Amino acid sequence: MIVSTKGRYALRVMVSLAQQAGEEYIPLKEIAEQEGISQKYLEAIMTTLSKAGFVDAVHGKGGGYRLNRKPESYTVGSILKLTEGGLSAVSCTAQGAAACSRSECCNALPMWERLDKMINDFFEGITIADLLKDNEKNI
Amino acid sequence: MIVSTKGRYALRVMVSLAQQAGEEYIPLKEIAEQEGISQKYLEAIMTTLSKAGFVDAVHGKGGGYRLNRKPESYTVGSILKLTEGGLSAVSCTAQGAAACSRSECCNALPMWERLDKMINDFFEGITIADLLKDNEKNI
DNA sequence: AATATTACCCATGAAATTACTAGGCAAATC
DNA sequence: GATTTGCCTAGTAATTTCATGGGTAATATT
Repeated sequence: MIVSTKGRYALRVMVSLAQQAGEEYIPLKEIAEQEGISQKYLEAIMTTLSKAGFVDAVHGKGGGYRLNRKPESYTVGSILKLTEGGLSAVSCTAQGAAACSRSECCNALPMWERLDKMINDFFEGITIADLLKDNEKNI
Repeated sequence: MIVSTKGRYALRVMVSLAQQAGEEYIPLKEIAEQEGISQKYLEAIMTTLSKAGFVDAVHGKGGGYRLNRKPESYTVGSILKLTEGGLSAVSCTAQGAAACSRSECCNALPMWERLDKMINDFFEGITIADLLKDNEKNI
C-alpha cells in the first residue's frame, strides 16, 4: 500500500476546503464531522499541512483552516509526498532508507526507479481542482 | 510500500532460476545461500510459487526447484500479484477489502483505479527475461 | 479580566503487517 | 533405513498504522 489513511484524509480535507473556499476559516471539528474522520487524528495531519504552508490556520473563535492558493495549484503528488513522507513503491528506493548492498548489481533496481518516476509523474499531473470536478480526466 | 521483501525475494529467485536454467533442480538451500536470504523464509515463498504452478518442485536428493516455462513467459506482474496478494496502491481498491462507504461519491476513487491499472500494466509489461539481461528496457 | 473556542504539542496504546524463526512431517533417493 | 530435500503449522519480535487522551497556546467574545 503506497497511500495510507494519512494521505487519503489529507486529500479529502483539501478537497473539502476547496469546495467551501472563501474568506472564512473552517474549524477542524466541522471538517472531521462532515468527513466522518477522527478529529484527533486529523489534528496531526492538519498541523503537517499548516507547517508546510499548504493551508492558513487561525486560532480562537472564527478560526480554523483555509486554502491559501487556488485548488489547481495543489498537486496530489505534493500533498501525498508531504503527508506520507514519500511515495516509493519499494524500500530500495525510499528516501532515508539504508542503501541496499546489491544496488550496484541489482537486476531490478532500474525497474523500481522507472516505477517510482511513473507514479510520481502520475500524481504530479493531478490537482485538487481535478478531484473537485469529476471530469473526464478522472474517469 | 507496494512491494515487500516477499515479492522482491520471489523475483530474485525466479531470476536466479532463470540464470541456471536446465534440466537440473536447484535446492532451496543453494538459492538462499547465493542470494543471502533466510532459507526458512524463502521456503514459504517457494511453496507459494510451486502451488501456483510457477515452478516444478521435487523432493529428496537431487531435488529442488526449476522453472517450467521460458523466462519471457513469466511477467513480473504475475509473480508479484501471487506473492504479494495483489498490487493495489490503496486499500480502497484492494481485493478482499471491505467496500468503502464513500465509493459511490468518492472524488478520488477514479484516480486510484487509474493508478492501479497503470501499475498493473507496468508490471505486466516486464518479464523475468527482461530482468535477466539488463537491456535498454530497464534503463 | 474571564470564558469559550480554536489550533498545537506530546505521550501512549491497540491492531495489523512484515520479516523472520522453530520444529516436525512427507516424499524421494541412496 | 538413513539422508536429503520440500511442505506445513505455529510463534514472535519489530515496525507501522491508526488512532486516543490530556494538556498548552493563541484568539475572540462577554
